[in-house]
Amino acid sequence: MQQQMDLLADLTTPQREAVTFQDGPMLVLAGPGSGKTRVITHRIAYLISQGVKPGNILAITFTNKAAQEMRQRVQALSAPPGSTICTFHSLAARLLREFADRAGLARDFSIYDEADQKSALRQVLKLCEMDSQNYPPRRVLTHISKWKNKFITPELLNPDELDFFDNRVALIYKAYQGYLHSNVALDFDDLLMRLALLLRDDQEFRDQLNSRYRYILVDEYQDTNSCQYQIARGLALNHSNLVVTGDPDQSIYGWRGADIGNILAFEEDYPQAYIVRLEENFRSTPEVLTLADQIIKANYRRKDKQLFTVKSSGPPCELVEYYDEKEEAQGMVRWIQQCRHESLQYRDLAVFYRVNSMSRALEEALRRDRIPYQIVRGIEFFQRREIKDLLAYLRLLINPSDQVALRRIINQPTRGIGNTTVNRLFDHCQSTGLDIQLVLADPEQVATLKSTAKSRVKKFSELIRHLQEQADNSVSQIVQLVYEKSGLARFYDEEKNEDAVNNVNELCNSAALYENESPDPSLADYLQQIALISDTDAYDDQAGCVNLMTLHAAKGLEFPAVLIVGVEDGLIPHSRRDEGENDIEEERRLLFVGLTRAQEKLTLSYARNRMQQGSKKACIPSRFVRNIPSLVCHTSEYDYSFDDDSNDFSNLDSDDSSAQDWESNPDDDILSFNSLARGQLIRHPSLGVGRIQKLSLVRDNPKAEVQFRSGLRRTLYLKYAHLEPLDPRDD
DNA sequence: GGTCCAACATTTTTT
DNA sequence: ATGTTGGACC
Repeated sequence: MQQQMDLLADLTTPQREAVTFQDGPMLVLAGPGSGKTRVITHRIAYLISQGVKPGNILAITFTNKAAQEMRQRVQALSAPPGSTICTFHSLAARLLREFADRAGLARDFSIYDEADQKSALRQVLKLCEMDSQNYPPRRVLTHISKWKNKFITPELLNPDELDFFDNRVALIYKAYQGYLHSNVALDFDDLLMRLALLLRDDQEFRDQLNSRYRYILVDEYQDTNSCQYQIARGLALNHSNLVVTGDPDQSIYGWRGADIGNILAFEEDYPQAYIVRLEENFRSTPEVLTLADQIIKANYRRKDKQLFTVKSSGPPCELVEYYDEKEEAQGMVRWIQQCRHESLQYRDLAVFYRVNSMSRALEEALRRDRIPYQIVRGIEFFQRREIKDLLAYLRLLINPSDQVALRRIINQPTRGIGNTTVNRLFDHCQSTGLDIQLVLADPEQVATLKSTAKSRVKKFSELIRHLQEQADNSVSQIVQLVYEKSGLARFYDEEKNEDAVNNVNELCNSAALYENESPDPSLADYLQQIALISDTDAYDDQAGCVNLMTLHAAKGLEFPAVLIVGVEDGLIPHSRRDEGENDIEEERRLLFVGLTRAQEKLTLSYARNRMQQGSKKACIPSRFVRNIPSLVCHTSEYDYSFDDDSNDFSNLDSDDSSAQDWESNPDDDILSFNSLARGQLIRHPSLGVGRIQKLSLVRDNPKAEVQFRSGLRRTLYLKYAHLEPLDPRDD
């Protein structure tokens, strides 16, 4: 009883309603910073205190990080353990493994990430005799993914309703599924789709799960796709004890099939649903909230809500203009230093950007000033060549049919088994119907192979068999053994590839860590966990450093001070998404998510010029932040033209040389230079009239940055561009 | 069969 | 600007 009092002690009325709501469907509309996680964790603890068995509770989150945090917070409420708190994908992987026979799967299926999918698709295209020029793997995979996310299996596609290209992709889709099946592999989308299918078609399975999970909570419901929607529905079909929480304004995954309609239509799906609105914000200052509200209210597809905060006033939100991305990065450094003067710690600070590639310029500036930072980009490590190779060996031990893994490592390190040999091996499998492992073990039967190739293949097969015999060892021991016996260790050693060696060591550490933390460690489970790691999982709130991440990765986090860089048209909204109004609204929500991460201080910035794919582009501030009354806008007060690394000529006297001198001595750098100074009005033969913003030397070549009347801004080398100085009086 | 170089795509976001 | 892929050459 005492415990129950504590559980409800400092909750607001709507929070308490959500926590104590007993049976049936409920929708919790939770604005940013409204204590949503708190409600979920307290609800789990509350249900248990009411006699619900922990094992009957299932909470589904979107990221492993969120699941982990939720688990810790439930534990902190001294609730007994045993409830299931995981992501959709890990739930699916777990259940499909547990009920593999019902699902028509082998227990030890591989999970294919994007790279694996791509490699699989390339093979499929070859089998279908289609070329990757007309059917770019990436594009095809996106297409297939969209179908899968909509819960559309290949059989469901009607050729008559598809255009030519879609019909071809549908064929590839079918072949790709067949290929994955023969590889005993599922991709990310398959995990969800297969679970959704099983729930739909296998009543016994569904009933069993319905009684196992009696209370279901789905977080971030606004980001669910059709499969996830069907899973949630199917899991609660018999009891309808389904609580979903989310915020339509934070739906940012439409591009990967999430349907904001799922949350908007929850009340229609469950007419008896109880609805709770959490509108009180405990995170941000009124300044931050006002700005976020002014921006998001331009959206049409939303549920209007009245956000309010109890927090006291803070500094105004600012929008700062910079010349280019480099200066924006320097501006970031000064922003960080200023925050520190305001007695904030590094770990209190976060910098968000729209695309990963923008982190480069920021990183350089941070390194130069020795500011500690972490980039929230978790999968990067697991995509490194050496890590993927080692993992492919491990995968092959668990799932010998995994052709993608086999192709990856059969000649890594090089053992004289080239592409031709591999293709001949698989051709032989195809024509005889034999399993690849059998053929590898007995290459003599492959008539097309030369004897050298045969003996090499045989040797490789023996290596794999030898490694398979080590399966009794602990996970970390297996990792170590495979690393050494595969020849990778010697290979990197001889190559003096220190990075690779260090990274492999780190993988060994991760395996050891897994071993210690997992209640029931196994290699298969370890591989599954790794396969489902995401970027956002990398955020370490204990690290004492500035946090850099994409706007997407920022969801669910909060920081005392937030800087969002690159708030420009073309980035937010991104240029690839400014067709449909739905896309624009999602981009606006993405900015909204970023804004509402800030607790105290919120700064936005944009650059007038940005280097993209090797060329410089002129930029304008994002349409989302134009004419926003509560946003204080200013150009960076710092005059950059005086502290560039390159030489600066802006202080040279421009009066002792005339236009005639420039024209008569076009080859004389100094003289011609003197006629052109910063602020000088000029005419370019084709670009028209403009003003020089900055002069500098690049490897002894004088360079001018010119702002033209047309709005165009260009960097011009005086050597090539004939700039004619104009008298201001002609202006 | 392996290695090296050139052309090509690629960068929007991610489980 | 960078990483990947495919082709030419060894």
